[in-house]
Amino acid sequence: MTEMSRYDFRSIEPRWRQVWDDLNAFAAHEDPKREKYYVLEMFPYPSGRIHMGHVRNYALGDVVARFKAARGYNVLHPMGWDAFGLPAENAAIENKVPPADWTRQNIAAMREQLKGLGLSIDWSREVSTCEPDYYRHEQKMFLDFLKAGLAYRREAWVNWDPVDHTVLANEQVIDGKGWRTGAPVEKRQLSQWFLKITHYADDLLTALDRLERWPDKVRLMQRNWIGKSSGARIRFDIAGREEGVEVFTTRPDTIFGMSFLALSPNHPIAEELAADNPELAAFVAECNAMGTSEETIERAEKRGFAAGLEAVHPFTGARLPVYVANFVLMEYGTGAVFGCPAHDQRDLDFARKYDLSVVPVVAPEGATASDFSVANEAYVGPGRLINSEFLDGLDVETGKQTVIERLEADGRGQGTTTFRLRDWGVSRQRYWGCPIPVIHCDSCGAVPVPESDLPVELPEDPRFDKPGNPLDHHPTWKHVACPKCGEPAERETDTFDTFFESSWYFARYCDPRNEKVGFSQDAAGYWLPVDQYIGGVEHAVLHLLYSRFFTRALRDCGYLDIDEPFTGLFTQGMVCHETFKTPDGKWLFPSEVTRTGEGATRDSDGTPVTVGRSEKMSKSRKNVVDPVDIIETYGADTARLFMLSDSPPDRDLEWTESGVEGAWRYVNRIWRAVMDEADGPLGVARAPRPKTLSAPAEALERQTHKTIDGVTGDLEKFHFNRAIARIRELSNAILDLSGAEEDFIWARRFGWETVARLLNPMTPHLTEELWRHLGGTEPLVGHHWPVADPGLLVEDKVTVAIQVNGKLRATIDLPRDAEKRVAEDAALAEENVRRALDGKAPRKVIVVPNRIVNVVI
RNA sequence: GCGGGCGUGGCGAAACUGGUAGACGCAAGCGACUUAAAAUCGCUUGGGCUUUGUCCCGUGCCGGUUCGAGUCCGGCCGCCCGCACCA
Repeated sequence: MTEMSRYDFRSIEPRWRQVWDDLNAFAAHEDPKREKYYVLEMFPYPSGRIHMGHVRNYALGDVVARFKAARGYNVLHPMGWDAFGLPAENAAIENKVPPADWTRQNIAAMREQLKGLGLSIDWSREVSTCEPDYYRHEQKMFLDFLKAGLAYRREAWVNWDPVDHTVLANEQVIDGKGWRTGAPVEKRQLSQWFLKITHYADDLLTALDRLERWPDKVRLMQRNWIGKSSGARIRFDIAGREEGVEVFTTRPDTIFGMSFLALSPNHPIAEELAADNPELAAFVAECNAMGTSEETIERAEKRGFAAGLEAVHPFTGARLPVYVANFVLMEYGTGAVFGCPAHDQRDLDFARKYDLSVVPVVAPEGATASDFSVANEAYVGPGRLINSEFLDGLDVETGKQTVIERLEADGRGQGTTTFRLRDWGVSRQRYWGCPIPVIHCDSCGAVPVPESDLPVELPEDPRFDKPGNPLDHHPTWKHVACPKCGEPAERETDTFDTFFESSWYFARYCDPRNEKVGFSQDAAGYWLPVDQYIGGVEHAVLHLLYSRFFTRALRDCGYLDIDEPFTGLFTQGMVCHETFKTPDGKWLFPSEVTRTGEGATRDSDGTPVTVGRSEKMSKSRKNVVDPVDIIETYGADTARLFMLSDSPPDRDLEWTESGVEGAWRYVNRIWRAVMDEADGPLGVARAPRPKTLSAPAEALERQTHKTIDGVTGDLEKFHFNRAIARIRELSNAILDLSGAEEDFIWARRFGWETVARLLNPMTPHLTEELWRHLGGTEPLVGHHWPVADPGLLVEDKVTVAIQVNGKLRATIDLPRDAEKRVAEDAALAEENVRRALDGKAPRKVIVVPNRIVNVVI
């Protein structure tokens, strides 16, 4: 093939991007007369290079954006940068580049790479969260949250890396050690800022039911995360002490099975006792040193320390031992539990270890108080209460109610609801984040920075040569006068969690250049909420929950009048690739390896390579393919087409070289088909449809209309792979209709025009060029979506399957909507049916119009 | 442990509310073109058969409902994901 006959993406793709730019084709404008559609993909962290996950994410979003625009919506499709975060500080330490410079360079590089994909993005709305013109507004929001009582400061436990002098997130603690330093992580109490997400816990939970266009999976994950559970708070007296202990339980009905009371090592009473009991203090310290990683928790056995106190049972008056136990969390409930070993596995393990009594108080169906006992497996199922005085004979639910009523009457407790969800700690001891706009004064306390002094900007000359927070040891930055009393004071040196920026960026896009406020009511009122949000499931809980919370908080502070930020959510699958290893276990990049049928060899020396299973592309396994290389080899449209072709977007996608080549072949096949005729019959000015079409031409016309109908439905439902399969089917049909007859030419032309328009959201450059060669005078980007003629969607003949006892025996063509009799007679006349009947009458004949006739013998 | 999802050719997958299983593509094979290769085009491709028949078997396994089950129900097996000492 000559170069001329290939789709020359190197010149065609940039040319069309220029045309779209010149037309300002993707600039969004508020227009109350038009229906808006806000498409948003999760914005990227500017690492410096795009990866395949980005390509998939933005290709998916671009299909939606271009499709909706073609259908006449006023589309907003913006892009920006989630630009704060730890990697910039790491780069600063390693390469001595200031985080701001590193980040801005990365943004510039990634912007160019993204632009190379030909996305229909309104770049005039680009935002970067690390710039003061962005974060000044969130500082203002924080001050408003403070005023509204939605932000507060308290002491909280954190993972502390003693070498780096920094707080670590849970995922940065590996095996109880800091991920970077390897030093054992300590639990420490630090004063930190919190946002009161728990204020909305119930609303965040119940509103999930209304998010109908969210995946059930994500809603369920959020539901579990919020973790509402109802039960009771019970106050226990402690013998010989003024102060009692309050306990939370979901099983108040099991109160008569209680054999001990357990306190968290961080419970105030435990700490008080530890103060003059060195052994207990050592035990508490040990629990705190244990770290918070999941693995350590899982391995830790249940251990307790007898506190030397006795709790008084609220109904029997029995004295029960009090332990400090390592499995009781201070952060949940009240930090204290009553132990009922027979009906809770942890309590049972604990009771067996410390030889405490195990009294069953719930007997399953069919068992009685005398014959039911618990060995080493706690019974947590339903049943009747036993050994429980006034509860005996009740079922579990009634028992709970009865106990709660009695507790309330006695003033010893009450029914209550507890959430697993905790307030959002937003303080981070880092430089590269948004400064928290607060000043600490010895006499006035924590004083908000006056609004007129916003933004509080980061110093531009941080030093990373010492461990700890550069803001804290910056020579001048933190030293300011107290806004209240004017005495010397210090700035808050913590910065916000980077989830803070991503919790409202979707609103900033509505009005990105507004200097006075984060966004105007008008702009937000028009564009919000986001109609379709697209991103990875890894953000199913945190980012999405924080954004839902932020939207409510902003609403209550008068910024917005919506409750939910995202009405539609789509979570895409990951991009995977085979993994390659040398015999001695070193990972290899796919680009270093050649596949040879069964196995693979290393390019450098021809040695064999072990081919591993396909896994999510990751740098550590080196199973990555650089999108930039793919775009340079095949062009953006081929990369996009492959991304969308084979796998449904919500499933994982296996990246294969041969798959990309398949997409490339298809691009060239339709390119050649159109170009071969573009100078001749297809390129002439649009010829009208001939009055009558021969059967093959009419069949193609019908198929074209059916394809329009099918693809439109598929794109609405995110079935992009099926949409492409349909378009390929149509392409194959057009290629099969060769011939110079006038009606054939018309049908082909109509077919290719339709292919160009339907495929435009997936491969925008190619289809623009095809459209132009087919005589289109206006770019496709401004065109309307094709509409199928309903009259041509139904065939007048249908193929009906003929079954005998449910097995296919023949297919026959019948007129559409033929009478049941006609279908039945035709079926019975079939040779295979007659043979099966062998002269006998059928027992039954089932006719499903236009589908099947089943003859039952 | 708790919760959720998924099992269809050699591979990625289609199959609307129960109605012709395997569309579309990848890989493979054969053929055409070519000095040759690449590219392109055409054909074949779930398994089985001493019966090439619109024959038998076939959607993880076993059973059920139905005229009819990939699809619905019950029970297993396997894989994946989320949460996890949450009282």
